[in-house]
Amino acid sequence: MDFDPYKRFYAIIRNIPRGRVATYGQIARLAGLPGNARQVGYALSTCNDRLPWHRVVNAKGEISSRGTPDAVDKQRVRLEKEKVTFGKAGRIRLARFQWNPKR
DNA sequence: CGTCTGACGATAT
DNA sequence: TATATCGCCAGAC
Repeated sequence: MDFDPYKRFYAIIRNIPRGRVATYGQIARLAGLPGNARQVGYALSTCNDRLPWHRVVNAKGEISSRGTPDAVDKQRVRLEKEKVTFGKAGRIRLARFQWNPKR
């Protein structure tokens, strides 16, 4: 089994602290797979109710839609509950809320 | 093996 | 900041 990239993604996502968000590209990079940002989102869509998927957003600090706007709204509410504020355009200020894995 | 699709990213304008 | 275009990789057909 070696290294299952997907599993690696999940582990990283689980490490995202409360009140912080991470981008798909960032996760892919941390997993050692730069450029696989799409795969990260793909892995999440597979079915992972156990991970804080709501803390994963795209590089613009926006919640990526997956054809179910309802879930997007839910994610937003959940993030706001963790003190993550959204801008007027519905975007998060990554400069302030992006998770810094280094610590 | 070629083609299309997708919870993305970076760059150019 | 918004839109357009290209690049990226894996999976489905």
